[in-house]
Amino acid sequence: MSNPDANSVKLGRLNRADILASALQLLDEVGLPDLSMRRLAAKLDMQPSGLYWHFENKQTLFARLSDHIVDHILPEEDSSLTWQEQSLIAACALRDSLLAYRDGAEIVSSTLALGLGAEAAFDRIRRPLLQSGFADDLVRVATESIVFLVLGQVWHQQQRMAADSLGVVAGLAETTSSSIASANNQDALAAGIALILSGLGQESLHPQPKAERKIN
Amino acid sequence: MSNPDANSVKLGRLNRADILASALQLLDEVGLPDLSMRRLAAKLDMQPSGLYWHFENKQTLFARLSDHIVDHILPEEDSSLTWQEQSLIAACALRDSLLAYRDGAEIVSSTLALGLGAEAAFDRIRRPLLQSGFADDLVRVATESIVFLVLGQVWHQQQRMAADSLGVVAGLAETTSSSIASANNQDALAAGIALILSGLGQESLHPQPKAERKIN
DNA sequence: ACTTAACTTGAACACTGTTCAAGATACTAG
DNA sequence: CTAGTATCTTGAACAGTGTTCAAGTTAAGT
Repeated sequence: MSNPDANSVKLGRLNRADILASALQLLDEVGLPDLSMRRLAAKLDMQPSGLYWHFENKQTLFARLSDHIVDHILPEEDSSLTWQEQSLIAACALRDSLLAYRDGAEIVSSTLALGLGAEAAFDRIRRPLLQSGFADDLVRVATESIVFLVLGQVWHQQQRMAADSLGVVAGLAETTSSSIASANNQDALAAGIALILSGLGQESLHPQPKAERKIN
Repeated sequence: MSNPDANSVKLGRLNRADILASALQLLDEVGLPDLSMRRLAAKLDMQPSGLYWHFENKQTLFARLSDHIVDHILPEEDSSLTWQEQSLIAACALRDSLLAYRDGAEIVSSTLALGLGAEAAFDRIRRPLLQSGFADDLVRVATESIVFLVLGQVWHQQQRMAADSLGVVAGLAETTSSSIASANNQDALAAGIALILSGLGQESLHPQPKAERKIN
């Protein structure tokens, strides 16, 4: 190897950013289940305990990883689009961010559940809905639905990728059941989000707090 | 303890069902991250390696757990309801099944991604949509969206429960951000599913040979 | 040159899933 | 009633995990 920085980096002292960069790289190389503190330390030519000076524990390290993943893609707003299009674009950007790193959905969801960052992505989806005058409760329901749909779908997709790469995928012949999260995931997810937004569009715009509109 | 079966069961030989029952019980007691083969074996008064006679590995044991969770609640069909209501009821039944056990969403999603069981729950949601004459692709999108929304939401909710019970939940004051998956999860999830179904209802349903639109 | 803060080290603790040869039990046939 | 066989169970071991801690090393500031 002419370049010693290929698989191991040693630049004297390390800082948080270096560790996070190596962690993101290692994540794509080995996947979340094999991303251990020992492996990460080995990649950085240091002792595992050294990581605990920079990060309190593995979960907070992952929280910072999650921030990097979500903040990676932030599309510019385009006010010439409809609120459906704006929200859909934001949701697809979130999906792309999750897909940009291996097991991104699991990392982000864990961080989200622990109450740390990753809420910036929500605002991008929520704002167009709020600005077009839907009631707050309705906007909350729609935004959460979109986010959880994205998380759930990408989570499934990435779990499946992990299973595929790791060996046997049971029931390859069962294309019927494995059509769930099949080739055209992108279109399917976008279509699902469009369904939610279409359903939201059928709701009344009046900011009445108790606009009880049941199922058809 | 007057009852020796309280925390440990020893009835001579064990069979798969006994192990699964104890595993489900232990799952509710300690949660998925602490559900180890050693703990399960200890609960059953046996050696960890004994479990590997009954199950190939931990993942296949979890797959059988997943089957038990999903098959637990199967609501009877009521053809007097609209297709929206039937599908919504099936989706809520799936949600209840996932919530009935600790970390149920994670177990079921893993099993689903690996291509094993848990597809019976899909049919209950899909069938009303198919029977009311929507195109196959549309039905697939809507069904997947509902299932992934349920999985994503319950996954988040249960992760949050785990974080709560395990110690510090960061940002308790941030009720704005923690309102995601807040007190009324049930209503919010049902409302989200209703949005999807409402959006589906706006789609055309013509191009089907058996497009008999009997129920409105 | 000396002090203080920033880092690193190596060893250890209590775990984890999984494997394997060897032993114990139960059932079934001769 | 004994022998054989399929069904289980055992205990030890392997390689790996997150995390802690006292002890060292290095860099920067006065």
